[in-house]
Amino acid sequence: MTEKSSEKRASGMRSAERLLIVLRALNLRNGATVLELNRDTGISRQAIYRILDTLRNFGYVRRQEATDRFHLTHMVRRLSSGFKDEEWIADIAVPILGRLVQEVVWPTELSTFSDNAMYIRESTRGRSPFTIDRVAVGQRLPMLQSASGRAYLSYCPDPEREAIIENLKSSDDDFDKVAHKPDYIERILAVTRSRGWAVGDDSFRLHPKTETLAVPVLVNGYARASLPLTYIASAATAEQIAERHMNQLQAAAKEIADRMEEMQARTDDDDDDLIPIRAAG
Amino acid sequence: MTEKSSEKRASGMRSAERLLIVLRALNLRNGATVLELNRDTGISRQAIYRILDTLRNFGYVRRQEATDRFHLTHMVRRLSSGFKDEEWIADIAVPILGRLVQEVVWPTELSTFSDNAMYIRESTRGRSPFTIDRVAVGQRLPMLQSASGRAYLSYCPDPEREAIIENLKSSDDDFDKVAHKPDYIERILAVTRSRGWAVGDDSFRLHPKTETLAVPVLVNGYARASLPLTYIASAATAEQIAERHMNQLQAAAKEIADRMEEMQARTDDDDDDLIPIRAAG
DNA sequence: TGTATATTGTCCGTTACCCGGACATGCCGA
DNA sequence: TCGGCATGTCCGGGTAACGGACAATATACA
Repeated sequence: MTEKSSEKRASGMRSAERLLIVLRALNLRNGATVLELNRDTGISRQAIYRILDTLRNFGYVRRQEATDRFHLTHMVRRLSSGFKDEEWIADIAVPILGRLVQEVVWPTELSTFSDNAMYIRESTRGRSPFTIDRVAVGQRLPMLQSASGRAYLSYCPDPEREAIIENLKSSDDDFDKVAHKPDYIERILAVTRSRGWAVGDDSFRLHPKTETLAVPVLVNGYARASLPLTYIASAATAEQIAERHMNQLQAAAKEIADRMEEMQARTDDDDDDLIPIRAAG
Repeated sequence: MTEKSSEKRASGMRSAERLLIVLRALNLRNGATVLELNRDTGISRQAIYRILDTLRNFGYVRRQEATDRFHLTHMVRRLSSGFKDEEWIADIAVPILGRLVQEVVWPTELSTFSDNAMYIRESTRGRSPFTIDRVAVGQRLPMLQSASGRAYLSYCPDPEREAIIENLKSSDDDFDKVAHKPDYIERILAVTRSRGWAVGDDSFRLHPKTETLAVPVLVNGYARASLPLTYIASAATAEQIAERHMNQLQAAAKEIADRMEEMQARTDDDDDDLIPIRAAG
């Protein structure tokens, strides 16, 4: 009995864990008494006192004077304000990309638009055996040459695309100069839309031996991100890659999009997963 | 010397406190390594590992595979999602009401609109020597009879007022029946606006011996809450109360409004107050 | 008035948990 | 090859967190 047999002793700090449990419980029932928290979480009353004291010292919780109930304060926002919406989609994409790389051997990524370019937010390079170069997260990709940018532009809302093109016209980046050629842009959009996926231009390559194709992640019908796949050019043509893996790519994009729509739908009050509300028995 | 002289040894759980510090640091610099967090917070590397493990077990933090950096996940929202916007203003009002009750002996409150009525969110009854009845937080106040409701209606945006009146017409509450009398409403609005503050109607009294007057809290020019003052009717007339304390009431309302505008302005990234980022030396 | 129940709050001895020094490993540039 | 830097893990000692126990207050009911 030195260790619980089936209970894997997950590493973690006991008191800190219980603080998180209480904080979560307070979010589910804002305005609570010590006894209510005790019942909700299974944590002893004395411990609840200690925990609430700690939270109060940090200003995350206050005691409403008139009712003697404990409430969250606006300061709790600071515990999550660093999580930005644009990271949300990458966050959701992680497990889906993880499964995708097992089906499609080639490395895939998730890129989002920001600051007049696409940025790689997540990557499965490193889990793919066919990766030449390494860490690409944070990499900036031009809108009109990269597969990611083309997929995004082809399926984002019209006003957004027009605004982006307009911005690119005053960009210093050489890649963005083609924003002044409406014919060029129109052709890219037409080709991409007719195929349903985009290819990268030869003028932009992160690595000379690789090529990339990308599908958009359509949330509520419009692109919110791109899902690029990079392959070694000598191994196959874009058409061959598409024939073999496009279904899987599209399915992954759809799954990401579904999760996004789902997350947006609920106000985040209810829950279902990981986090325990009651302390372990 | 048994205690740090100026440093008041606030009660609190050490490890839990440090978890909060790390969580806050992660919000200020989303995507961090262990060493960076060590430098940001002054907490030992080994402790950072333990803390991140704990946060990971709860799903609040993930390790980005490609870069090996630690990131917040969308789950962190659950640590603050229980804090609703309408509580924000009450939250901010607490210290201001606290000072107000020291100047104005009469109890004051803060009420916000919700569900076709005003609700008392904060109260200084209990800190005022002149309070007859007790806990009023959570009390529902009718829109057209209470001073709070009248102050709010007189200064909220026109479309909102029209929508509220429309809703009241189909209300079951007897108090709301007067919503069908536009003359009555117009008179209330006119009188309130000309004075700058509202009085409660005799037909609605939480306590028979008291009367109430209220000023609106104008955020960006429109009412977002009301600040009612309740006094014992036999002690003074509304005009006398107003003459003595209206400046203070208005000042408090303005201070609350200023804080609100200020909070809305900044995206909440920067900070200035209570929460330590570095652990105590 | 007295008894019983429910809730809030605090004390304090014991122990399990957190702490950080120390060590091991891997990577990089000189 | 070596030194510098970053990451990751181990483990014994000190202490801070744990929860049983007790006290105080409020309300209900006989």
